[in-house]
Amino acid sequence: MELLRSPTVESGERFLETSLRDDRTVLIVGRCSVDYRGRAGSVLGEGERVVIVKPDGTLLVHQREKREPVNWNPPGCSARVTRDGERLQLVSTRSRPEEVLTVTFEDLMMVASFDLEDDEELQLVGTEEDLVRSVMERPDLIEEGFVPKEKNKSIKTGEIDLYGVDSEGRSVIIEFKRDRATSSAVWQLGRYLDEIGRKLDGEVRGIVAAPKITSGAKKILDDKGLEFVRVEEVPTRAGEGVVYDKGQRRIREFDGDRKGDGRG
Amino acid sequence: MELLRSPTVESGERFLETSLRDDRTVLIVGRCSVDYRGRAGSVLGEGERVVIVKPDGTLLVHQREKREPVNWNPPGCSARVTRDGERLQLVSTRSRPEEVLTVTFEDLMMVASFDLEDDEELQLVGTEEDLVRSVMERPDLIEEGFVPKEKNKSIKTGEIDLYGVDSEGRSVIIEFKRDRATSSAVWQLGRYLDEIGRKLDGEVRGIVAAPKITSGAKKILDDKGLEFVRVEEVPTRAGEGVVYDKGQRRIREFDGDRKGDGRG
DNA sequence: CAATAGATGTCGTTC
DNA sequence: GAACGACGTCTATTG
Repeated sequence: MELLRSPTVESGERFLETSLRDDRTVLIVGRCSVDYRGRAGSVLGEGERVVIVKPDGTLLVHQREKREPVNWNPPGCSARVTRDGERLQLVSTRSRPEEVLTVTFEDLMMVASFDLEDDEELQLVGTEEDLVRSVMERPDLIEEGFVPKEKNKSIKTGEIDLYGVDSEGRSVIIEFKRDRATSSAVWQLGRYLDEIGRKLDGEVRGIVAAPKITSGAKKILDDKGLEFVRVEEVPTRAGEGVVYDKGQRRIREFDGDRKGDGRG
Repeated sequence: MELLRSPTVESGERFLETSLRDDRTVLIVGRCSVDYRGRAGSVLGEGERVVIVKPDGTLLVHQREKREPVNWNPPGCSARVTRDGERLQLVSTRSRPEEVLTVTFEDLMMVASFDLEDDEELQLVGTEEDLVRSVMERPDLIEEGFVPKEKNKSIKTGEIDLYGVDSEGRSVIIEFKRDRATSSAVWQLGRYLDEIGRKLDGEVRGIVAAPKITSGAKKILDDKGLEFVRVEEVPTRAGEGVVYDKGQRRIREFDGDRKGDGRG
């Protein structure tokens, strides 16, 4: 870790040049204004903020509120340090699309840089994919006699979450939502039915499977003669969850009783 | 600014307790693991990361890559410091939905806290709203003789971006997209037409207005007998843009030639 | 609260 | 690179 408290413009500039050249993760806290021009454009007047520059080119400007950065540049960008008279500037650019983000510092409270060692990847459970998987393993969660046939079935215009057959041999198309299903889920389902319906003879059923559904979505669903099946939220608690890697091999049971997680 | 380099668990704990109590913005860099349980669930093994806690309750855990935090809790949450034996823990909770985020530190490289003064708000130009506004001012951007009638027209289930009348007296519903229009834009438009079409006698035209449209969206649009009108991207460059506040009063011309923005 | 839709969305995946 | 869809989306706005 390298760190300077309230550096001068000169020392701050040297510090940042070195840090950026060496692809370190940089934290800057200071009074700055921000200018952005690209897909959209913005200006932000002077104020004290936290700026992060990551070795992958990401640049984040955080105000004292909100989860979202007020300005940013995504991975793949390149940042450099310049001077604007007596002020230090951080300029981050990318092409395709052409975007320029400029942070002009009036004052630096702190600059710091780190070589972060981190080989771990997030293991997440409770996604829509998990929901589909749980239905594959227990098809009766949809209805008695339902037989899943194909997951992520590719069609012309999109992918069907789950395709299967019901107890009477009718084709069933299921659109899953991990949380409340909105009207866009119904539209998606309808689109898939349009396309499949033309290919297949006979009746094709369409089902939205989710823990809940919005009132508007339910209405459209009814109008179209489609169905809603409530499925439990994907378990994320002690002992109930399962973690998979991206290749969808099961990694391990999700350990819900991790030692000392501070709750209670 | 308060700052500790490589503090002990004890001093780190005291520091963070004080900082959180006083609603300061906190930066922590250290080796940690992360546990999340709520709408979904996740685990993240040990690694060195940057953690930010904001006075509004936001908590962010950033790895060395990506724009997105690997784990987070949104504004409105409350964070507290605890101890797990010899390890420092940050526990952030919220209710509705119930969510708990736990960061367990194996090692602290740096803790710092700041009282960030910032009264400025972002002034952004180039949004969909700007696009609608530009068409209101120059209706011929849609077509000769088009007369805008109502912006953000509320209907039962949603809002029409722009409602107007064409040179032959037909009603026109326009859905705008600030960049490439996708099939969901077409679906939105179709939904509005369904509802308006029932109320109004006579023909109703539906238009998607955007700088571009995806191939799939164009196909659906054609099938439905709807139209695409190319509108220029909202200007975000020198002298062309205009900035509005949330009340949509014009604040000032967007100053494209800000002094010394470091480019070139 | 629920519902709706935009976003400089970001991110992954497939073609 | 274009298209498509999920996201612990977040965020603002409206009833």
